Amino acid sequence: MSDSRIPDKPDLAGLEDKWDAVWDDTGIYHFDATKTRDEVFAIDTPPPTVSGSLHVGHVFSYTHTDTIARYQRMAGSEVFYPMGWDDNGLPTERRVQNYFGVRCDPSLPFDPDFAAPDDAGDPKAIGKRPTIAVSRPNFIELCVQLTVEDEKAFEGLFRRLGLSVDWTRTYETINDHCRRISQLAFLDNLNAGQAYQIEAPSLWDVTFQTAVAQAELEDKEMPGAYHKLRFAGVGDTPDIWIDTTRPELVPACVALVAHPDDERYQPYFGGTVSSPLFRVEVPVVTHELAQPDKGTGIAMICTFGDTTDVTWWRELDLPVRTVIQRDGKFAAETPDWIPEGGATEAYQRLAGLRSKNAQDEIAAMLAEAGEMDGDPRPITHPVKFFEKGDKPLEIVSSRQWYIRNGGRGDDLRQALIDRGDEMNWVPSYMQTRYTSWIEGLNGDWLISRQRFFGVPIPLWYPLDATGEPVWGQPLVPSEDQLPIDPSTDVPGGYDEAQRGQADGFMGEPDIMDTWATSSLTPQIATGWRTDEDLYARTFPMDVRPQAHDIIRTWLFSTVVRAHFDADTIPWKNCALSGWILDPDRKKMSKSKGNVVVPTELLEQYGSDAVRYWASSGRPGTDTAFDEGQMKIGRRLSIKLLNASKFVLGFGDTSEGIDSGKVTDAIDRSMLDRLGDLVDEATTAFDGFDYARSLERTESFFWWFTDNYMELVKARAYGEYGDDRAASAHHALRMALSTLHRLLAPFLPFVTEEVWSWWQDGSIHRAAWPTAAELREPAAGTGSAACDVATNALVIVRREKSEAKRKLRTAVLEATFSGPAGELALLDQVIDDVKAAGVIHAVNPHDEGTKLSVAVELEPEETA
RNA sequence: GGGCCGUUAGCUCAGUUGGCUAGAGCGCUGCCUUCACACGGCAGAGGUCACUGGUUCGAAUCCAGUACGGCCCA
Repeated sequence: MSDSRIPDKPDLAGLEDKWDAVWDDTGIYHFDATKTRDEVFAIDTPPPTVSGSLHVGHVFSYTHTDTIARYQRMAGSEVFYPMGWDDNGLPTERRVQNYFGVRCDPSLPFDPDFAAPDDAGDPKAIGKRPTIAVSRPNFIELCVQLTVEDEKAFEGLFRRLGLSVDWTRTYETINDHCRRISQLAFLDNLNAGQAYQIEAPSLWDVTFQTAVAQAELEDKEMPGAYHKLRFAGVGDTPDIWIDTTRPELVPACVALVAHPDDERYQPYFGGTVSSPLFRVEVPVVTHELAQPDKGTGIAMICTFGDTTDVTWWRELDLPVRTVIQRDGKFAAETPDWIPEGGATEAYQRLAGLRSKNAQDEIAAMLAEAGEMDGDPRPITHPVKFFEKGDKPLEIVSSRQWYIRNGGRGDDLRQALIDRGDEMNWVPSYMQTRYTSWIEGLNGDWLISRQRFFGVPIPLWYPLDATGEPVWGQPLVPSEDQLPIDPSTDVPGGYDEAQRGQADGFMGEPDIMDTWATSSLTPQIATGWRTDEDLYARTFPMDVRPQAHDIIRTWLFSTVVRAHFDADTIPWKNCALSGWILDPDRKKMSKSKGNVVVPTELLEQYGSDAVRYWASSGRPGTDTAFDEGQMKIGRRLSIKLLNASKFVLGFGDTSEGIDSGKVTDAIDRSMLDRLGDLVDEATTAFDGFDYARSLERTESFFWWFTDNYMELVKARAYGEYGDDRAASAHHALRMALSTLHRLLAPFLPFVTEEVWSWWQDGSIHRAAWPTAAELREPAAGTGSAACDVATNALVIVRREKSEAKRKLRTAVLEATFSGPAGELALLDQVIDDVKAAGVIHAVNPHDEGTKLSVAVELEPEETA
């Protein structure tokens, strides 16, 4: 009988819309907040940056997570799977500025009547008018307004991709809740002494006018040149020639340094030399970090040319002589350590210049003065950049807030390294990157950013009688005030009129680094300090998926926060996904302009097919973008439709599955083999190896359709009687039910479709199959019988193919040869082999070492 | 310079603790419109497992080194 639920011509078209709507209506992915921690599987989903468009890399890694979520859900866990949007940070700041034609001015008061400009989104109109300055709270309102639209588009795409996210649980990193959590965590850190401020040299981006953290550094190979300069000896000390790539920093020189073991400079140590042009006397000192093989082996220490200078300055207790300002230019006034006269004139030729121009200028001066030996020698060398910046970083001394992260303390460093051992790393070798990163830290985590848009550092400072801030006594808001913006909110005991006045107060002008909020996604999502009940059911979370390039930033900083907040790890498992590489094996990224837009792919191949491709990328492995794989995924989906239709067309499907009716050896054998597959797929999923699970399942599935189904077809049609037909029917249904469920995490749409043809409820809430339920009817048969039947069918097909005859060609007589054991098994399955091979008669066997067949084919028709 | 990962068919990749003749898909070649599926199916050709040594009865697999590629960090 045919079932009305099965279409005559099954099709993939429209499945995404159809099932997304059903899932939304039935709420099958909603979290049941009554489940206890041990019943819950909690996923800390990476919030994508919404100020751009999604690219195929998102599809790739989010699919990996989703396959795990779906497996866990079927395996009995209550899956907690929220989604966040990261709209806090520089990319959004710039986007909002451009879109609305505004700029954020934190000194302005909040304007409750402010409305977005009418010409928003019209670059021409905006270009014709001046930029509108708005307060920070108003700026944040604009951000929320703009990103709401982006977030809708993102959610639409993720739904179409079939992510089984609980869409009632989303958050935006700039919303009130996230700002509150971020500020609360900071104040906790402050109370516990884990956050502190100091005036210290820090890496500074002159373009963005902000400090940046070690984790945001990028080395770039840049052209430079060694300049060989003379430092004149003072007293008994002879002249010294040094090589430097930054001669413009001679006025900032505080010492010369060489390695203590360097024989050449032994006579100079402890002596004094005088800098060229500026005649500032500096000591000659020793330090292990000086490299004897670099240049002349002796270097000048400046405040500050690079991070090594900072180390030397700190460890050797040297003075600060800063010449480069925050805007990247040389200070206009001649510094007081430079003596009157010619030295002052020399400095004035540099005043107001940027590094590059100052370098050309000073090179000319040095050459004129005969203080430089020869011409500059061009080299290329690594220079530190802010990862988003395009000018080399300078190092300036400024007041900044830090959070301890082990970079300056061995106990904390070790504690955080040890946290790595408490987590399961997938793949395991990624833990090395985590450990190495912590071992290489050379300072705490600088979280202040001199930007406008972000989560404000929630502090004010009292101003003394002269109007100077008392940095050491910050005014702290109470927990119930949060979130606050110190540029518009007022500390307790003060009123707004006292802002900026002597004996009044000022707001902390800086905001926090994006990572200072992103590092709290587990706390944000699980209700830390806001919903203690939810928190207890979901934290620490089970898994955090992410790409391997942000181990040093996101993964690490999240571990730091959980270590402080909860004295625990944030999640039990860290799953690292690889990158998408374009066909030239380059990383796909927006800046390289080689991204592929996923919406078109989802249209063209269908969501399941794109997910199939994504799921083939093993954890941690970079994967080539390959539309060929999507075609295969599409073929697999179509095959599943057709195979399901075929199987469900036998007998009365409504009678369900009765494993007791499975009696034929080949049927039992197939179920035994399927039991092995279930074990493999389950083990792989438990180890987060979704790719392996898919590969094994797919491989079985093609064997099942190409061989098993072909073998039992005739019997299923009833050619060998009702009982043997029933054996085939029930075995086919058991297998189909199992395969549907094994494929459901990868192909959620098509499996839901075929499941709906014969089962009640969503497949995505169905129980994950077990090997035991298959082995019970298999009754220990083993997989040998179906292997022999398959082999026999294959060799018969080969005979026909090599004879260039169609497969339906009848075999008048077949004589099998092979080992006795295999021939005995063949006897048990010979009816199916005969039917599938269209074999009329089988002769008595010959013994042989390997299964083979001799056939007599029916004569070719001469029509 | 240090560390991690990789190198298997033209391409993309599997290959568990060493074990018959090294696998899959795509592509290629040939055959077949078969009553689930031409958005198919069947079959075939194609590899010195980067290289050099070592351990072993036996190495794609373990060890050492080399080369190339990628990534992380100095």
